[in-house]
Amino acid sequence: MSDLFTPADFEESGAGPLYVQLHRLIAEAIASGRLKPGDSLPPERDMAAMTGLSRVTVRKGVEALVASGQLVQKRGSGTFVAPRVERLEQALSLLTSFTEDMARRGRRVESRWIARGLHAPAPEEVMALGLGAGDRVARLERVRSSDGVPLAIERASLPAALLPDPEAVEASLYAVLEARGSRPVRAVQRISAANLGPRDAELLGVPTGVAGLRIERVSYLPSGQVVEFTRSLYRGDAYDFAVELKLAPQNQDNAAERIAP
Amino acid sequence: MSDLFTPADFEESGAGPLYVQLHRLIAEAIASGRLKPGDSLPPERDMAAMTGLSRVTVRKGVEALVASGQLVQKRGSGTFVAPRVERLEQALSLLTSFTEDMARRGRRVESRWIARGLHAPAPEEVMALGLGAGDRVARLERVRSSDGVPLAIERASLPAALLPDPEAVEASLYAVLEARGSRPVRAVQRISAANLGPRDAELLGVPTGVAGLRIERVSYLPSGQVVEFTRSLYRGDAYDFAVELKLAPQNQDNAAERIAP
DNA sequence: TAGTGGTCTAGACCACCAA
DNA sequence: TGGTGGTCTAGACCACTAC
Repeated sequence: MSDLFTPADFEESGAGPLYVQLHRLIAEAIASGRLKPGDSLPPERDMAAMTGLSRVTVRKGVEALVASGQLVQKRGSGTFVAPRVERLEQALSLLTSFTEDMARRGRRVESRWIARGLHAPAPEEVMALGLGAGDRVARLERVRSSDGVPLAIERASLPAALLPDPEAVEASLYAVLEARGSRPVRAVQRISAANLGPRDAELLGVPTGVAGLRIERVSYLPSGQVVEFTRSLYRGDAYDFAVELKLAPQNQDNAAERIAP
Repeated sequence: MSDLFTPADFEESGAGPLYVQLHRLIAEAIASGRLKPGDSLPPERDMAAMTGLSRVTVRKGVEALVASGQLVQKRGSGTFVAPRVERLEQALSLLTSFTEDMARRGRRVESRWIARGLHAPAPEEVMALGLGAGDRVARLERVRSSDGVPLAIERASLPAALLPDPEAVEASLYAVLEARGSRPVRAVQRISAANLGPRDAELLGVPTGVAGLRIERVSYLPSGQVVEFTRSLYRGDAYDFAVELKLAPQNQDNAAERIAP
C-alpha cells in the first residue's frame, strides 16, 4: 500500500489539476481492487510528502471520494476504504409502509423520533392535505434504521382529524391508521435526487453533500381524502427502488395521465 | 446586498465551524428571498474582508451551495444565485421512450451522440442481456437535452441480433425497434441516487458531486427475451419521477414479488 | 487591463483516538 | 502521549471574462 503514491507514479498520472490526478489515482486503486474495503490509506501528511503536494491539496483530492461514500475518514484514527453497503431494494408499485416492507424481508426496524406533535400547518401542508381554516396538523419526524444503520429520514404530516394523538404512533404509522379505519389505498409518489444538507447528513450518519433519494408521497383514502403528506430522504448508496413498467396503453384513462397530464 | 455580511451579523450567526456559519447565512438569504435567482454575490475576496475570514474559508462555505446547484460560479465573472430550473415530471408506470415522453409535453429533444457501435460485450452486458458465446453487443451512448439543457446521459446496450446497425438510430431507439418488430412490452427499472463523477458532471454541464438519479432498465419482448439494458443518469435538480401506488394485495403473484422476492 | 474564480502552498492550532 | 483528521490563515500564481 505504501507503494501507491510514489512521486514517479504521480508524475505520469496525466493531465488536469493536481487534486484531480490524486483523486483518479485513488479511485482507480479502489476500482481495481488494489485497495479493498477496510484498508487504510496513508495519513494525509504522508500522502502529501509522497506526492509532493500540500496537505490542503491532498484533502481536496480525497474530498470527493469521501462525499460519494467510497472513503470514510475518522478523526484521530485515519482514512479507510468504505465497507461495502448492502443495497436494499424496495418495490415501488406497492403501497406499503417502511415497517411492513422491512419485516417482509426479515429485518429489524428501529425508529428514532425527532419530533412528534400537533402544530399549526405550514402553507405547504395546507395545500397538500387540503386543510381548512383552523385545522391542525400532526407531524411525525423520525430516522428509520435497520440493523443499526440509518437508512431514511421520514417527515410525515397528517390532518389532526385523522391522527389526533401523534404520540400514539410507535413503530408503524400505517398500523395506527389501520386501527383507526383510515388506512390509505392509493398514493402518488414523486422521486428525485438531492445532495444532503448538513442536518440531514448528520441524521443519516453520512458526510454532507452525499446524494440522497428524495421521495414525496401523498396518500389517499378510498373517499379521495388525503391521509398523509410525507417527505422522505433515503441514503442513495443504500437504497434501490424497483418498478415494473408496462407498454404504454393507448387509452387515456390510466394512472400516468392522472399523474402527469 | 452589500449589507448581507456585516462583521456584526457574522458574529451572531451561531455556533460551529466558520465555513458552516457562512454557508447557513447564504442559504438563509436564498431561502428567504433576500437573494433572488440571478443575483450576484460579492466577490470571494470581498466576502472574506467583510466577514474577517480567509478566502479559502469563504470558498469552503460556498462550496456546498455550488455543489447542490443553488449557486453558480463563473470564472472571470462572479458568483450568482442559480436560476430556477423547471422540474420535469416523468410518469414511471409507463414504458415510453425519452423522445416520446418529451414530445407528449411539447418539448423538443436533442441528442448528442457520444458513442455508437458494435462491440464485444462486457461481462455485465452478457449477464443482463443473456448473450451467448461470440454474440456481439450494440452500444449507444448519448446526452439527452431539451431546449438546449442537458437532462440525462443514456447508455444503452442491445444484442447485436436485435440492432445490427446502431448507426441507424437517430432520435428514438424505440422507433427503430418498433420498425424492426422488436419493441419491448415490459421492463424493470431500478432507481437510486449517486453523486456525479467528473466525466458525467461535465456531460450534463453541472459541477462534480451534484446528486443524480441513476436508473437501470432492462426491457423485454413478449417472448421474454431481453431487448435492452440501459443505464441512465438524470440531473437530480431537473427531474422528478412520479409513480402511483396501490394498496398491497394479499396474493403472492404480483409484480413486486417478481422484482424483490 | 482590471477583476473574477480556480488552484496551490506552508504552516498553524484544535479535537479526537488509541496505546 | 503521539498521531490522526478538521479547521483556518496569508499569500501567491493562473485562466478566464468583461470592458
